[in-house]
Amino acid sequence: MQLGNVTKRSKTETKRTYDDACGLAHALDLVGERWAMLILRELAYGGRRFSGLRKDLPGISANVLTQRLAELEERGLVRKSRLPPPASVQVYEATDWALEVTPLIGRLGKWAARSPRHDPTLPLSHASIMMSMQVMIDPERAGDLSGRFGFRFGEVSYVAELSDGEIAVERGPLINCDVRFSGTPEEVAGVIYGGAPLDTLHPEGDLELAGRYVAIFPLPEKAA
Amino acid sequence: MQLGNVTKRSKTETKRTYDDACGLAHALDLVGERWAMLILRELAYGGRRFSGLRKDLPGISANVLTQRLAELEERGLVRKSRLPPPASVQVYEATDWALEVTPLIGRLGKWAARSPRHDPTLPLSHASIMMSMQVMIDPERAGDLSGRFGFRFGEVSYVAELSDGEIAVERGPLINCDVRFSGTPEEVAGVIYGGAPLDTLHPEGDLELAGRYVAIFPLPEKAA
DNA sequence: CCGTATCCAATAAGATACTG
DNA sequence: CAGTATCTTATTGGATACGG
Repeated sequence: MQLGNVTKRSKTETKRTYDDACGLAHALDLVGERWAMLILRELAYGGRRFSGLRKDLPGISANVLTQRLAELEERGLVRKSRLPPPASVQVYEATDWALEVTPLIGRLGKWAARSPRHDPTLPLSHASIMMSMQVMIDPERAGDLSGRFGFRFGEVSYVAELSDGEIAVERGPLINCDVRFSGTPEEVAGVIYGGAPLDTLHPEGDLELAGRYVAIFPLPEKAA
Repeated sequence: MQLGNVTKRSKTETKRTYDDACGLAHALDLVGERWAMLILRELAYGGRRFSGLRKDLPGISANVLTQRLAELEERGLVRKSRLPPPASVQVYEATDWALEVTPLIGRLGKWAARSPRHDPTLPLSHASIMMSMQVMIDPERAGDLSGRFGFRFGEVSYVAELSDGEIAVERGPLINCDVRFSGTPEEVAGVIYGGAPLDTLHPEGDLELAGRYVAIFPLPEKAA
């Protein structure tokens, strides 16, 4: 039997690799397996628990999530860590190196959103919609608009800090925000991309600023 | 049986899709399957024949290549086309939309080349090394260096046009080149990344320019 | 030579039940 | 909650045979 590009790694684990020095091939060896990039997307703004990942990755099964996390950890992209007491729960977090690839996966997403087949009515995770804002913002429309915009999705909240036509995102409490929105990720998408009324997101704070913020995200024109 | 995210597309073909509105998930539905991005890499600089693709994708089998090309065509990323006579052969080429994703693919490769596991001694295709130059160039080192640099890999040749710290690549005859190199893709990598002697590539033309060109590609520093 | 189609073996992914 | 274990299904790869 010829092994070809099947590399034996241990008695029980084998792995298909591309025998190719091209960096892209290696990228796919690292994060090209099913679910891997979506896991990194979910880890882009901080550590997450197993169950949270499972909830926000529609359709992943526990064994596959376990396996992906173990592989990503072995490859130096994910690290297990324990939150300080009183939480003391274990979370998975992306390493610095893995965080460098998240802007690229965001741009992959922007590219694909132009597909005629893209269905924006499917469910959306909170990490997805935050990353979407970072990548879809039109710096021209944003102009010199700036501020701190809070988003509350149930238990989880994020702050998007806008300045110079760019958005920095962090997960965490809504402190010092000029505007606070709340709703589901899908509702946020409906307002910023679908023209749904601003009230959907129950804005609090500077409502005029809120209205200007939600208008800086153009819908991508479909490709072919 | 529950179908979950397995979508029936026809009697014989089923397809796993991510039920996720995130653009990234859709990107992976489009080009996330094994070999798909590598095929787009090979098509980045012009149409290729089936056998050429097969040769430059080490380990792909004919049936998988056939299937990927058919899927990519159906999704609007690849088109079959016939070269004008007297060649009259059929080639597969990337659509304009697909060509927009190739720079992202290149940057994914650049990111992954920083992996400690990356093995640069594996085989390399001519498209890979050309894309690698586009993405690995250091604009600082390049300064205001400019020129047309030809690369001959056996039957196939490319021109890399350098100006303003950027490289435009096209496949085709070596006309109007300031320098012409020839060798294998691996030899080119050895010279520009591994510090192998310039002579390896049998440079012709402006040899001083040749020496300056091969010095503008820094080796990526390893992450972790 | 340029692909396609078919068959088979090996992996990877998914569903579900179950344990600490 | 955080995973394992087990079983089933789907995809991939390799060989080979076939049609233009």
